[in-house]
Amino acid sequence: MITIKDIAEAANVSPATVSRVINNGPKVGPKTREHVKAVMEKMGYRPNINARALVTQKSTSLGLVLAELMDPFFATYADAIEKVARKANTQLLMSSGSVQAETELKAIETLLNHRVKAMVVHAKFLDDDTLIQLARQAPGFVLINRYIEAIKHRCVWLDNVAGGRMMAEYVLKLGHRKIAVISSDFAIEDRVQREQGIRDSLAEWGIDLSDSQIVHAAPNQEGGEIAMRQLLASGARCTAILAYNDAMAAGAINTLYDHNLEVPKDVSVMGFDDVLQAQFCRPKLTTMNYPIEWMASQAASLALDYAQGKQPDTQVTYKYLPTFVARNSVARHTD
Amino acid sequence: MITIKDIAEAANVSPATVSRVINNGPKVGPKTREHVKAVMEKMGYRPNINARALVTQKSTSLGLVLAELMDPFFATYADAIEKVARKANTQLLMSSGSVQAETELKAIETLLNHRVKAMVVHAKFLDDDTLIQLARQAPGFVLINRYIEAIKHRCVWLDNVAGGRMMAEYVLKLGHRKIAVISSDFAIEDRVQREQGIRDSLAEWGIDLSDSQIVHAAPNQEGGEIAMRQLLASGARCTAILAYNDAMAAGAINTLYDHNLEVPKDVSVMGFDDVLQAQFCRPKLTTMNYPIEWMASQAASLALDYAQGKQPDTQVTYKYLPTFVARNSVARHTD
DNA sequence: TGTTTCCCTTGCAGCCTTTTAATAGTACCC
DNA sequence: GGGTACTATTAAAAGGCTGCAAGGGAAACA
Repeated sequence: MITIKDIAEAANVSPATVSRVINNGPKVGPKTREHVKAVMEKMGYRPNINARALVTQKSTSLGLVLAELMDPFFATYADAIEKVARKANTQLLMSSGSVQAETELKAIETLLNHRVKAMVVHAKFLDDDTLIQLARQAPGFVLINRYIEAIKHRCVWLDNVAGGRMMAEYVLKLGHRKIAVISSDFAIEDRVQREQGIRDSLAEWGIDLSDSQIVHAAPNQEGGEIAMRQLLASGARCTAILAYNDAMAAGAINTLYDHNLEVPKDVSVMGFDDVLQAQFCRPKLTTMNYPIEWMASQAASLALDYAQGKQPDTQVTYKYLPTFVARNSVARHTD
Repeated sequence: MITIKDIAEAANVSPATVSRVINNGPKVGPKTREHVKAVMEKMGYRPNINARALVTQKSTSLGLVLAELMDPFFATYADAIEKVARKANTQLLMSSGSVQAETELKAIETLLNHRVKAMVVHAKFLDDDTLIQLARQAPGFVLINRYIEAIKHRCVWLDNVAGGRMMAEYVLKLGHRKIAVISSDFAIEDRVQREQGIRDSLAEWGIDLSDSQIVHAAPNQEGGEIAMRQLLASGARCTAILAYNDAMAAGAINTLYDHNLEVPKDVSVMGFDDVLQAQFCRPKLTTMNYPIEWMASQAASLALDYAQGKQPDTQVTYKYLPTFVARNSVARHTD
C-alpha cells in the first residue's frame, strides 16, 4: 500500500506538504498543490484513516448502537442516522445487538475503543449509572429513546406517557368504554410508561383497567396474535384494543379476522409507532406516529455537534411527542 | 485517555508485556499476567483500536455497502451480515448510499481507506472493470447480488433469469395466458434478467410479450400503483401480473382494488423477494423467495475467510436460486 | 547590495500498539 | 560451578499521518 511518504518522494516534497494538500490545508503554493494532487492521482494514493485517527486522537466515524436491523423501527432509525452521517461526510460504525445488558455494554465499549467521539445509542437494558459513566467517555455520546436526568441534554426521547394518554383519549372520545390493552412483555420502561398513560386517561373517565384487560406478549406480530387469542379466550369483551406497537396490532387484527370479527366494525384496534407495516396492513392502521426519523436526525446532529466541542444548550430539551395518525382500524362505537 | 504505557508503568512491566496480556499472547508468567490484568481493570484501560489497526496494517471491521436501510430487503441483508459479524466478534463499518455510480464508488473507497480487509458490497451501478479493480485492493472483497466472471469466486448472486422463468411457468400452469409484467425502471441487470426469464418461458408456450404488456416504474409501492394504473388505462386485459418485487405487487393490488377488481379472483398478482411486506399484504402475496439472508451470511463468511488469507475454492460457485412461495394472491384461471 | 518580510516548505516529534531481536533470569545437568 | 537450554521480560523500531517550530527562498524595501 502506498503511503504519504511515497507520494512525497515522488513529488519531491515533504510528507508534511502532502498532508496539507490532502487536507486542503493552507500554506501550500498552487503549483505545488496541483503537482502533488497529480502524483497522488497517478499513484492511486489512499489515506490511511487509521493512522490519521491515531494521530488526531479521534475517529471520524459516527457510532450507532441499536438492537436489530430487521425491525423496521430500527431500520428507520438507522437510516435517518445514516443520512446525517452521509451529509457530514462520515461513515457509520455500527454496533448492533442491544438486546440485553451485556451485549449492550459490549456494543458501546467497542465504539469507545474505536475512539469514536460521536455516537447515538439506543440502550434499554443498561442501568442509568452505567450509562452516565459511559457517556462521560465520549463527548458526543447521545442517548435515544431514553431519558436520564443527569445527562438530559444528551437525551432525545419520546414522551410515552403522553402517547398512552393520547391513544386512550382518542378511543374514549369515539365512545369506546370497554378497552383492552395488548402490551409488550419486555422489561423496558416504554411499555410501562404507555400503560401508565392509558391508565391515567381511563381513570379520568372513571374507568378502571382490570388485569384481565391487559395482556403481555412478545412485541411482534406473533405476539399480537397470541395476546389477542388470550384476550378472546378470557371472555373479556371489548370494543377497542390499544396495542403496544403496529406489529402487535397487526397480529391482533389477524386473530380477530380468524374469529370472524371485523376491524373496525366489530372491534377497533390501534397501533403505535407508525412503521411501514401500519400502511400495508388491512385495514390500514390507526396509530401513533413515533417521529423516530426526526429524533434520530436530531440525535445524530447533536452527537456530531457535541463531538466537535459544542456546548449543550441548557435551555433546550429534546422531548418529542407522538402524533396521532387516523387510518381505518378504529371506528366510532355505537351501541 | 489511558494507554498501554500507563498500564506498564503502573504495573512495573514493559508495554510489550502488557500488550501480550491484552492479546492473550504467550511468554507471560501467570502471576505477571494476573497482576497486569488487575491493573488494567482498575485503571479502566481501553485498547486503542486505531493504533492497533495501524500497526497490524488491517482493520478488524467488516465493511458493508448497501443502498438504503429503509428498504426491507436491505435491512434483511444488513441484518444477516451483522449477525455474522457479531459472531466473528467484529463490528460493521457501513457505507451506505449505493444509489448511483459515484456514491457507490465513494462508499467502497471509504472502506478501503479504512484498510478494511473484509467487505460485502452491493453495487449495481459501477461497471465490471471498476469493480474488478477495486476488488483487487481488498482480499476479502465480496460482491453480492451480482456476477462478474473475472472474480466469480467473490460473487454471491441470484439467478434472476431462472427466477423470471419460475414466475412465468407457475402462472402459465395455472391456466393464465394473458400475462402482464410490472417491472422496475432502474437501469440494473436484475430487472433485465427477470424479464428475460419471463420472456423465455412465455416463448416456450408460444406466447409473446407485447410492449403494451410490460410497464416500468419506480420499484416501490407507489411505482406499482402507477404501473398498474397505466396498465389498466392502456386497456391491455390480463389475468396475471408478474411484479418486479413485493412492493410493486402490493401497489398493483391497491390499484386493482380501487378499480373494483379482486385479487386473486379477478386478477392474480405475483411478487418477488418475499420480504415482510409480502405477509402483511392482503391478500398475502404469492411470491418468489429471494434467499437474501442466506446469501448475505454466505457472503460475509466468505469475506471474512478471504480476508484471513483463505484461498478460494475453485470448485464452488455461489449461485442461488429463488424459491417459490405460495400464498393467496394467485389463483387458477378458468374461463 | 544588504536586509527585512512574508510565504512556502521541511524536519521532527509524537500518537499507541505490536513485534522482533536481544537481554536478563532461572533451572537443570554434568 | 560452569555451561546449556529455556523462559520471562524488555528495548527499540515500525506503522502512516499530523502539526509545530523552524528553515529556506524570493520579493520588496532601504
